[in-house]
Amino acid sequence: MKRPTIADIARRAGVSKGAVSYALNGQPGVSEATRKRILAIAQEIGFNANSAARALSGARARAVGLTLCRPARILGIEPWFMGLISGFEAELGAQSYALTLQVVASPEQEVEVYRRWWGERRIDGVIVTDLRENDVRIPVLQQLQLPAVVIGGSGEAGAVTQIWSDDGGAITEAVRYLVALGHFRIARVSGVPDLLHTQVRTKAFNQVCASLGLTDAVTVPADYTGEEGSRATRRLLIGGDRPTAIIYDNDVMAVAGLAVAQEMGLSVPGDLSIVAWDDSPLCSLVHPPLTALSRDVSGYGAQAARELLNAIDGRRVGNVQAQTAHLTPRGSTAPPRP
Amino acid sequence: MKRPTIADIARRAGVSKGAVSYALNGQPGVSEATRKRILAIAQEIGFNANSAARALSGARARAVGLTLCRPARILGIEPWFMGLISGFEAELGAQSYALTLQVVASPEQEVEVYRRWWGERRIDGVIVTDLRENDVRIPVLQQLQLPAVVIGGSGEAGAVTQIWSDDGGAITEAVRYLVALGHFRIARVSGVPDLLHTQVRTKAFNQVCASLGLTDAVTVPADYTGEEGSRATRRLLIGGDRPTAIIYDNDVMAVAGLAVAQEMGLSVPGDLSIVAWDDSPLCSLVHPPLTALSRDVSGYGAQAARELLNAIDGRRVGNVQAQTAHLTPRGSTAPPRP
DNA sequence: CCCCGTGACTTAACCGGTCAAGTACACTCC
DNA sequence: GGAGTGTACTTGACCGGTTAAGTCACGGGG
Repeated sequence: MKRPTIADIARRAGVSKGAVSYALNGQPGVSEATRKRILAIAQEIGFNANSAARALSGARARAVGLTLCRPARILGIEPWFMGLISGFEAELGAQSYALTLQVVASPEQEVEVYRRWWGERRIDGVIVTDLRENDVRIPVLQQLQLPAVVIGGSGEAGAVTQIWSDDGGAITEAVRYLVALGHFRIARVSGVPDLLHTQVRTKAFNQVCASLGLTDAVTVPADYTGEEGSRATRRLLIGGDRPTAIIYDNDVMAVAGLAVAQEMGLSVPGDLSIVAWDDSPLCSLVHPPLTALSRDVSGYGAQAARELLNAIDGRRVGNVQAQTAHLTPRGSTAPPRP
Repeated sequence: MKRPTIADIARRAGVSKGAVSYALNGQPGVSEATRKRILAIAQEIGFNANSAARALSGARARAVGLTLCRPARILGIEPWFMGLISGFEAELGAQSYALTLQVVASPEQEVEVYRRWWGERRIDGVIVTDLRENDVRIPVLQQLQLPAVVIGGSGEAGAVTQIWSDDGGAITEAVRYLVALGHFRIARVSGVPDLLHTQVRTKAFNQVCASLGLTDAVTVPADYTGEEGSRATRRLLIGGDRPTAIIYDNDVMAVAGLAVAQEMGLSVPGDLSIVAWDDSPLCSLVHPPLTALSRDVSGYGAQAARELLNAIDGRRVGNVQAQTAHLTPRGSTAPPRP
């Protein structure tokens, strides 16, 4: 089926291509009557502007890019990204921007993809997640002057727009809550230590534990996968002075930890309290349902997309703080057994 | 930063734009020496062909589209889609095709998105999931002559390329296995009944149960969410003659079912055996780990992407059967207690 | 009556590739 | 020596939009 172009509309309306372009874009230069006639014809023949032609003549590509840098096996089960993506979509769809996705294996590959996308004029901007210390992607974004918004990390991305939430505050709340319940041997299973938000959380965790006099607070690094979550949990629980509460950096590891505890015959929350991060439906799915640090992930995504569209339109906003995760107590936390 | 074009390369190499185009695309018409020189310059200045210009002059957009038609809250936790997506990517990335994503609310919206994408020449083809009976999308795909591959559903999509797996065979295997263990009150919690693969499974389930003389085999429809999975499970377990085994249409509902059983004080697998569909890491994460109908979801996705690229290149292949899901026994199934 | 301003268009260049058709030159062969 | 055949390019049209610049008719003011 031959797809209609503005030339087709022009012919049928008996005007020039230019007039059609003005009419469709709401620009002055055509009378109201002609505009209506042209719009009616466009509607009738199901016209959609060729995005390539539009992009070619200097306009936007009307697409933004997202790279995901986690192994496929983690992506599938990690609710975080899908939550983010559906948030992006809510915002982008409304402005009829498309979202282009690419799964990569390393930050270096991400840089390659950014360069390629930008060179191909395929996208107008990118959303950057999983910020690291001295992230290789930031200088490239600046060099390319590629509009971007960085999720997580406040101030670490130089001049690039950033959106972040106060993870330190959230973890502090979680620790205080556990201490209030009577716990004093609290451990933590963290995500990938290279990631900036992991470091923020670790620092805050150490700080609040120190300030509350919890001397044996320990963080075991893991990688967000269930397997590593199980391994870390096992390591913590077979020790002599085993913790009475564990905080996990995501819900997948928390669920895995719960399974390990059950497998070892420990009761949750009787023998072990569990706090998860990122309250996906997964947390309420298991038994007992997990106490979690909740936040509106898809709202976070929507906000990020909004900021990116701002950045693309040249309205720069330096640094946006999103809602802080708040504690949602459920059945997996209780005072420790005496 | 000004992005380099073939004109820039042409100037530096002292040849015409046309020669550069031939050189970059591996076409005859330039000498080997010139080609090398041009490629070196392209490499040096970091050239990437403008995809809009390329698409405009009749070539491919080098992008394929995927619409996801499930509520955001399900998408996040449903490992199936992310598995598929990472499979697509593995294949598309290798051919440097981009994947464009759109989350929609209804099949009608999906149709709209297809029309828009096609009109905008934004994509070369689409991947269609969640086939329904008399699916409204199929005639539109044919009308637009939009290359497509339909996942799930063999024969129901007319002339469109399809890829499917033998879900009936898989569920038959699961029922036979449970019967061999000694179960005869087997229930099933299904996915959305409108979806074609749900119907295939239901039919096969009823058939094998009838042939094995299981008279009270019942299917409770749900919608793939944890909440519905819990509700359906509760409904099944509070009845008088409660089943000793339940088969779930996805792993999220199976995990929810496990939690309900534990909450009701039933032991799994002692009092209740559980079989999940789509063996994501989630199944091995919980305690006990779930027996599942496994398949290589991301391999399935890769195969679908391959078929789509074939269809785009005009190499039509009618109907491809993917690997049948096979039973992976784990801790959630055992003979029923006498 | 003429000039000027304005609204409603048309014209044509341009974006950055692709590709059919044309050209220039070397080389072979009768 | 001239026709014929390649090879290695160049030229220029074209894809489908956008947009600056140009045209033309009409109306009002001096």
